[in-house]
Amino acid sequence: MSQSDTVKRILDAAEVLFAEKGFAETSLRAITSRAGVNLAAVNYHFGSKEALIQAVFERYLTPFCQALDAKLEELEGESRNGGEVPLEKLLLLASRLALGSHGDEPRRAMIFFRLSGQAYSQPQDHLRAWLREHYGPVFRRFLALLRRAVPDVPPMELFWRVHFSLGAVIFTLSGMESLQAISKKDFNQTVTATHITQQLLPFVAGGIRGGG
Amino acid sequence: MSQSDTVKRILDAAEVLFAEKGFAETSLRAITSRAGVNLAAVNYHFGSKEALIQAVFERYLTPFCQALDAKLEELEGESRNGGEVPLEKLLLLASRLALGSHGDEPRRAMIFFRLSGQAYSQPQDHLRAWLREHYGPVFRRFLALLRRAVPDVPPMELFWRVHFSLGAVIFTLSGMESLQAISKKDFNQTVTATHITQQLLPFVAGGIRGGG
DNA sequence: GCTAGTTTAAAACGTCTGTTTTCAGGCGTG
DNA sequence: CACGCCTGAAAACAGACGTTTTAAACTAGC
Repeated sequence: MSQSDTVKRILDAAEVLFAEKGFAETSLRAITSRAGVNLAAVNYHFGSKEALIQAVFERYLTPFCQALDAKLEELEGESRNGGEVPLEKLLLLASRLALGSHGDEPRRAMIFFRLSGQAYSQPQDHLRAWLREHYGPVFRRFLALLRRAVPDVPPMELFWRVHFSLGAVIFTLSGMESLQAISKKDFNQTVTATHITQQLLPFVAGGIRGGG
Repeated sequence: MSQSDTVKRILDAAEVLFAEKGFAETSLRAITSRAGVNLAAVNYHFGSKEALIQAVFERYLTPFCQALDAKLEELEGESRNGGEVPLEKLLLLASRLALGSHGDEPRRAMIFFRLSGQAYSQPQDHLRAWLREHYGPVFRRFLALLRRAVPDVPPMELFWRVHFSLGAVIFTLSGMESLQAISKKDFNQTVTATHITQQLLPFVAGGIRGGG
């Protein structure tokens, strides 16, 4: 029982509340109250609030990155004895994994995108540095495949365009509730995460190829 | 003297500190201390911390939106008796105004982009609703011109792609310091705001046109 | 049954927060 | 001069916060 019930309930509650209100605005008391556990349990199991935040990210990101890493290895094998991996295939892979690597529950993916948005706009370096250190290799691996998919885009421009794409994804999906309201009002159309992802793919593909 | 010296100094300090550390993490004491004014001055002049945040946005956004509005009216006049406004021209206009509508000081623009990032990831509705209410018309005006620049993109897809672009811009520019460090390490190239904007334009143009 | 690890309950700690108040002076306008 | 507005200094307020502590239960494994 490496993962006791209390730990899991704390992580679940923290995940939702951090996404809803942000890190600083979410108190440990709110978390433990929602989780139905004792206030002291957080510091008992995690040591500090900061460590809890990292644990929330780790629980989500590790399975996703492992899945992505495995798929990328597959693709590298395919592309070694054959043609390059097309851009659309790479993007589709990432999006499918991001939305579906946790038991087909896009709502959790949505929560996590909000979390990522908060993490990135958070100017404290701890978290960002930690993320880069732990998940940088997978990112670079993905970038390498991408580079071969669009060889006419100079490496540095590609670097920036990938970050632009990340911005588009995280920003949009983390502000989705408000955008949903507008979309419903202006176009009378409800919007789901998978729907947005479908809209995102041509945008990102077009952006990475560049439209001068 | 509608704008006393104290008010200006508070706004200046708040702008920088909010961008650096976020809203919740910046105390009124830090602001007044940096501004060299009394703690009570904030509540005296603005009424509350929330009102101060809005004031910071207002001071920056109002001149920018006025300038944008004027330029858009120009363009509407041109396009009425003539062809459409090309997409690149619209994007270039917006970017130039965003960077230069405050006396050619891109550093302030950068600060403000960080601010916008914080505002958008902030889930409290007040600020977002307030921004939408005050600056929605200009945004819709810009969108209308955009629609005519890319008539083959369905309105709803265009709506989303504009938000994707916003995300790319705000996300990238609000996390620029960290990205600068990576870029310098990997490509040995220093990066300025104008430089990023140049990189952004083809990405956004390609994304909005869509690259299926 | 003893022991070690969990969990709860409750209270307290010190600190920081936004906000308010009080008192004092400064400044220009009528 | 007197009045109103701005500013400064200082203190206090009540509340929330992260964290720690103490004590008493529970729950397994040896």
